Amino acid sequence: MPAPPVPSRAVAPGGAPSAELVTRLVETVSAWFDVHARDLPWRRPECSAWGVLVSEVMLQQTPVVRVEPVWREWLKRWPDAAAFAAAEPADVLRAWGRLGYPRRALRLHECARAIVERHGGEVPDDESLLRALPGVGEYTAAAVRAFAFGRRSVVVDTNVRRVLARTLSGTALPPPHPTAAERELARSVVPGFVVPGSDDAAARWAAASMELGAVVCTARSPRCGECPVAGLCAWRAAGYPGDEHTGRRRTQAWHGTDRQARGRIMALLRDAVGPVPLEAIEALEADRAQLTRCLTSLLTDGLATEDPRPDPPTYSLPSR
DNA sequence: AATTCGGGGTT
DNA sequence: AACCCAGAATT
Repeated sequence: MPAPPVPSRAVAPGGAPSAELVTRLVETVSAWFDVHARDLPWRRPECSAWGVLVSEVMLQQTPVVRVEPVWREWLKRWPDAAAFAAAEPADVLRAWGRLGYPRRALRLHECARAIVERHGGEVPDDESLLRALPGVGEYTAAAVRAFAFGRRSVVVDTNVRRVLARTLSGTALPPPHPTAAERELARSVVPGFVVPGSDDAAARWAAASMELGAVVCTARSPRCGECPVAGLCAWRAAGYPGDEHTGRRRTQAWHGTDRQARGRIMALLRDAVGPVPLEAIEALEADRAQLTRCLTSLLTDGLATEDPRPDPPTYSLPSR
């Protein structure tokens, strides 16, 4: 029996997709995931909830291939929240290395201490308790619930947003910033909310939809030839229309920015054996005002400490 | 709602 | 050189 024709726009703006379409999407992608899932260490059954949480924080804006080796060393060194909570901040920042956004490393450290203090060292499975932890936002809380505890939750990351935008909304890319409509659409496809399904099915869909977006339904050049749901994809049915939001996206500058300068300073402090004199930082050849500004902000963020006693003063990674 | 916050691989 | 990446916190 031939599949019914797919309308060019399967979901009206603000509307909900049919239960039949949702079921087909979820079941097909989930079945595909069972066969094609990457063997990532934080997906192993023996991986603890703490290991999952660490992976999610590291994966906030950092690609899987760069996270994996750091995650392995991290869990070997600090197997649980209590062990990590006892670490020196300087060691934490060195272990974080070049994953980027080092404030995440400090938040994860605060997070571990909060887990020890509030939850006896065990990662909570409650949404509001997770959200109350430093560095845990809407996405990460949902992801931990799904991946560490197998609980039903609405996991909406950049991959899921793109998969839903294409398959159900028929657009090349989701809006630049997540909208309430997207969250509602994401919720409506999770097994157990609108369409029936178990917690296990919901958690499996969360992992599967993310994986499809990461591996097949990619931002740049999607591999539609390998996509299990190409046959029901509204974007494909519409003839791959271009991105409506193109041009409005902010191109984030890098060269000469404070972010780059901060990164250079942090690299210097990480690699230093002892305290770094101000002169060594000034030798990074950015302009003086910028270095001063960045140094001040790093001190404010707790990413560096200053010893004003020597002249010139010296700077180091923070200690407790 | 808009900004800030790294860094590196891909196109 | 622009784009992208399992986002969160702050303003």
